[in-house]
Amino acid sequence: MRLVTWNINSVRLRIDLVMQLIDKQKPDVICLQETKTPDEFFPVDAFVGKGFMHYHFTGMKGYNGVAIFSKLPLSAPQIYKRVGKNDCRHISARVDEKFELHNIYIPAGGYEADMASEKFRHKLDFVDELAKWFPKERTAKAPMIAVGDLNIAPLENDVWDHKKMLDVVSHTPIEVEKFTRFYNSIGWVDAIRHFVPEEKKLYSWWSYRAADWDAADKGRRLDHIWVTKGLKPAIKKHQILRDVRGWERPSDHAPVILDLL
DNA sequence: ATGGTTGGGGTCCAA
Repeated sequence: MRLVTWNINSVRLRIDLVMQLIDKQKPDVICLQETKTPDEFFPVDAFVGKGFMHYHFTGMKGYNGVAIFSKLPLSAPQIYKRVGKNDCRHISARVDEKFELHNIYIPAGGYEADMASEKFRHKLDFVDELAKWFPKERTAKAPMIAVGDLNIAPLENDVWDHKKMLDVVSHTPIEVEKFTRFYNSIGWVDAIRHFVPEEKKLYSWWSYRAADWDAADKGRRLDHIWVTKGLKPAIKKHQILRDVRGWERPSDHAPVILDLL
């Protein structure tokens, strides 16, 4: 089974890129973030035309939005309100009655890593809520996979320059601390770092603002795939599709792929 | 130290 997560930064604008990705990578399940469209305008037919007969999404005007498209049956779809807001950042569904799949878009958190910033506090509160919400008892009951744009690069080599990034939102110590608490909440396994040693630089996002993103290579690993421990033996291969960042009118995020048995 | 880009919706906000 092949699972993809991708912050698409407008699914309507980039629907052709999604179709290209499907043709090239042949995923079974696709999770998108930042779809940026109300549900009535979501280009569902394009996905159905590629065999993704099962789907679950929630979107809103202009911002946010998360979607799951699957060739395998989905059940028990859920949409979660987070930190008191219905802002379309977290959904889940059971895939093929085998595991519970969570698609999460953590707030970016604004520019100022300062408790006086409402956006930064919202981000920290969001992560705190996730850490509390995934209770330990869930692990035994159901295998789970959590994917998405978590907007935090936790490790030193998840950013291009650890020291320079320490006060940049996405890599500040307070964010990493809360992120780690969420990660440890039910003993998640980082399915991407499982294949790539911590000593190695690894990114999934490159800013639009660089004159030459590829040459500058000032990336961050913001997009993650986590599995519960029981699924660890099932994970077989990962890919971060850096070349997709270089496609025509790209998203600033690269798709992240996990293959499982 | 600063500004650099993109998308959506609408004349600015979020990333």
